[in-house]
Amino acid sequence: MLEKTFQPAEIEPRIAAEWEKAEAFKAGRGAEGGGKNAAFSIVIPPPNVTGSLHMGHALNNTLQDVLVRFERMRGRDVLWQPGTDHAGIATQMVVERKLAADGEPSRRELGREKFLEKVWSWKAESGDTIVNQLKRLGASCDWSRERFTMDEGLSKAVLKVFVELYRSGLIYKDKRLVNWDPKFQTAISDLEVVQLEKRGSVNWTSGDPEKPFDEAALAKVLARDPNGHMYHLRYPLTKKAAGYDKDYIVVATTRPETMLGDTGVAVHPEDERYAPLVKAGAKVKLPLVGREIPIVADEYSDPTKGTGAVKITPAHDFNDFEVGKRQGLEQINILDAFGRINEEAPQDYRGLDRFEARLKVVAALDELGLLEKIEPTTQTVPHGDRSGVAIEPWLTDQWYVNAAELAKPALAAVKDGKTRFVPERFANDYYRWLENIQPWCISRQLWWGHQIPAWYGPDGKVFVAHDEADAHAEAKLYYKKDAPLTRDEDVLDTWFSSALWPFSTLGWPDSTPEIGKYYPTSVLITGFDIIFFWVARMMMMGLHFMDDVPFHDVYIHGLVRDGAGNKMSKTRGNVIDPLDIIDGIEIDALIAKRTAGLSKEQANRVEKEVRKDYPQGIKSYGTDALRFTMAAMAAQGSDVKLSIERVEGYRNFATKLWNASRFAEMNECVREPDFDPAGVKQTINKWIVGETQLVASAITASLEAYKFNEAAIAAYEFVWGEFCDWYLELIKPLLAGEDETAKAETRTTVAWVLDQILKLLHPFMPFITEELWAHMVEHGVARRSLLCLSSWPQFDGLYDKAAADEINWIVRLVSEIRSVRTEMNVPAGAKIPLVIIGADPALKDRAMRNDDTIKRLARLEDISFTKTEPKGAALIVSGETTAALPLEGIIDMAAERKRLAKAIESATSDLSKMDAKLSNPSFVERAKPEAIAEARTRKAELEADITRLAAALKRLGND
RNA sequence: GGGCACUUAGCUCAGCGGUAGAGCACUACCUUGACAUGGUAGGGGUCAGAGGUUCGAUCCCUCUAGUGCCCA
Repeated sequence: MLEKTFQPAEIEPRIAAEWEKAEAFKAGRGAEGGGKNAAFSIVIPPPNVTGSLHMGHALNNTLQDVLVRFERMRGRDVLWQPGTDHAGIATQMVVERKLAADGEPSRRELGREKFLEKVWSWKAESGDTIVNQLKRLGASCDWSRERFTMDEGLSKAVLKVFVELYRSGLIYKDKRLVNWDPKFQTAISDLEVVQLEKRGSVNWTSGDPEKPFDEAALAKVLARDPNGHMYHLRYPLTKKAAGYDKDYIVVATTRPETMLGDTGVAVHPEDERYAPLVKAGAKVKLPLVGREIPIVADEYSDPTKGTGAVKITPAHDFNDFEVGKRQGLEQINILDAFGRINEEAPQDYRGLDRFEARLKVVAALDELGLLEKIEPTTQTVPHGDRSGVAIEPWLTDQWYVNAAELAKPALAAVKDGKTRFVPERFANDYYRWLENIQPWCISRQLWWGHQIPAWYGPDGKVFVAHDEADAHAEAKLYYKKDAPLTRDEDVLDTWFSSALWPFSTLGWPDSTPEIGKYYPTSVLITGFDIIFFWVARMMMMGLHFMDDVPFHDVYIHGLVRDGAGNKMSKTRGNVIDPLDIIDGIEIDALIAKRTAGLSKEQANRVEKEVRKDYPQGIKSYGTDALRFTMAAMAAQGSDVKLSIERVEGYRNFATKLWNASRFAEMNECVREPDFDPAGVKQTINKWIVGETQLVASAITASLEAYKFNEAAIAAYEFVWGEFCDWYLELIKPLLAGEDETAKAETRTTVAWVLDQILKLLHPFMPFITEELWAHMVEHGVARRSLLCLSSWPQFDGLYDKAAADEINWIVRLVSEIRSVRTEMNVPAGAKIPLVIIGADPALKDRAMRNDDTIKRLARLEDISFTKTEPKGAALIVSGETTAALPLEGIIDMAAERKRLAKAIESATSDLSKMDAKLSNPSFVERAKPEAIAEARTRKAELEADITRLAAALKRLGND
């Protein structure tokens, strides 16, 4: 016998172990039973190997698992391909930090080879954290096929792709400005840069003797945030120009230290203020540096902004770089890899951090009387998304992918409908990005990653090859003799290998049966934040190397936010760990977790909020409740605002299902292998098998359309609102009755419906359903198969209109009686008589057939029939049925009068709406015939109701 | 500045050209032999505002206000 409440913590590990033992999720398992076995495949968005499960993963993987379990049960040949990515920067950072914490030698002290050994051993130790967490979520991936982007096979794919793209000219090396991260000393791609808005507070103008420049004050502000100010600098002309009255030109900049690398000043060609300077070929003498630099006319400078003159630093600004190229200006790099001023700058500044130099340059210019003004400005400053520091545009040699070329087929594939975005609007973001795509910088100055397969000869000649031997062979051909080669130190962007994921995980470049079977994959499920990072790049690589799209559909889901709609963030302290919902967590542990690594003030604030929101900590709700919540709230295109209350509601749903099963078990409801739902005789059983058919097809249709919430809610309403609330209640008299045939049929029907329910809920709540599936045999023959490998419900011909009409009649009548009882303040326990008025033989039959049921559910003493309404009775109008509760002496006449009046009022109001509609000639002429018929029916119903109610009210009034 | 969404019950959200829905919260009653993590009944909404299309608009269109996201 089942326990009274279910304990997720007790069943989940056991069920997970059973699945694993049975190898239930191996590719193709669901297809074994026969059927047409069309393949269904999904590749998991590989989580970072450094990662741990967060709510985004919980949502993302729940949705994938719902589809995968659904299709597996439908008998398709399913592969859910799991794995992790190596996360270059993140992993290197984690391991370096660990070395430091353990007092071990640093990365540089160890050297490349030793360090990489450390990373691999870290990976062996901690790399499967996230994988184990995904298993706890119930993710039914084929774990035997788990891949890692640094695996041998995937590395082979990376090599081949790099070499081939290089040979076809789609990968090349170039000296350009890159986004340089001074913290990690590596280049990063445009996508890894986040723009942060900054605004300073210093407002100062020169020339006021009362307010001299205050270096200490500025230092203080800049120490808080070095950005957010516009500095106006005077650059002295080398000589006066005719028609220009000053001997200097003012430029404005937000990064004054870059002036050390200025090689020009640009003004707009149409700007009359500066026309004389341009005409005279004027130059300025760069302060602090002493270099003479030209004033050039270039459309880049905007006459309406600032002074209309801009300093040009081609080696440190993307726009200036272009201007410099157009105007033939020198590129002078004044920064080193750490963002410090290098030896190109005057002695005084060398070795200073860029922001220290900023202050010093400003102070020195003031000293020279060349600082005109500092004002606050709203500035968007690029930051490294991993490091959090301001990035510097820096001139270096890097490897690039010609993304614009690869983007063409990727764009066409979506435009032609070969790949479809769901919801569709995300295709627009995809188009916009690909249409304006820049070269993709793929080299990273890291050690952890796929080392670039490029070797350099003594003269710097590049040889790109699959391995060192090939490179040597090529070099020999080129130099006509053996030559020493050195390999490129850099590694590839992690996303480069992720872009190959849909085919590299299937064994490419080898040809494997899996590639033929599972590529293209059926659907990719991911968040909108990586459409560019990942989806677009997989499209490019897939189309180029496989000559086909990597997936037919791309389902984009929203973000998981907290209950109030805020983004979950560490500093906000509102992060909910999915495992804490599954396992529960004590308040103190929760606080410790949420305040870890925060400043004192932040920690105090967070602690207060956590104590307010979760005074008792978080209870354990189990995986199924979490998953069901995710699915039920994942409406297409909208974010999931996760509140514990909602999870609790769905945990209660799981308990409800558990107890319904318990009821079935107690009543010895045992499945019959030969049971034919189309053959049931009892009306109530006919009704429930019909409803089962309806809900099964509704859920199927919703899942096919990626409407996870609709599917989940349909299942919920059927199980709770129909099966538990009505069916199980309606059959109780049968189960307790004497009719053994009816009883046996009903028991079998219960078992059958419950089986269907377990199947329909399985994709959403895999653990509890699998547990109950195994358990529901206490009185019968043991199951031979797992629920996850059973067949998905699909029925036809089970819906019986007459049965539905009859049961709906009972439901309405019982509800109406209950409602009147409450309003008449009839004690809940009291049994009262019911009188059905003016029943025709058919109605009388119907009532007699369901006599026990109605009496039980409505707590009636007996049911009788009369032609006219008894005196002192409360009237019930339910469809065409009129009935009365003769409660003389019990009912409150005033209350009954009020109730009737209210009912009449409501019906009259509805009736007048119908009348207005039907008396409108345009409506009758133009509306759809169904709409007209419906309105007429409704009108007739309302009129009948009002007549009966009014008569009842009149009779009461006479008493 | 450009683009895309959103605004429906106290809260969080579904929905839809023809009778406004759910969960939670709220009120009253009920420990009846599946379930108090429950049952029964109930209260609560000019569907952001203004126009337009339509026989009919919460739904389609336009504008306004507010909010969010992406890009520059």
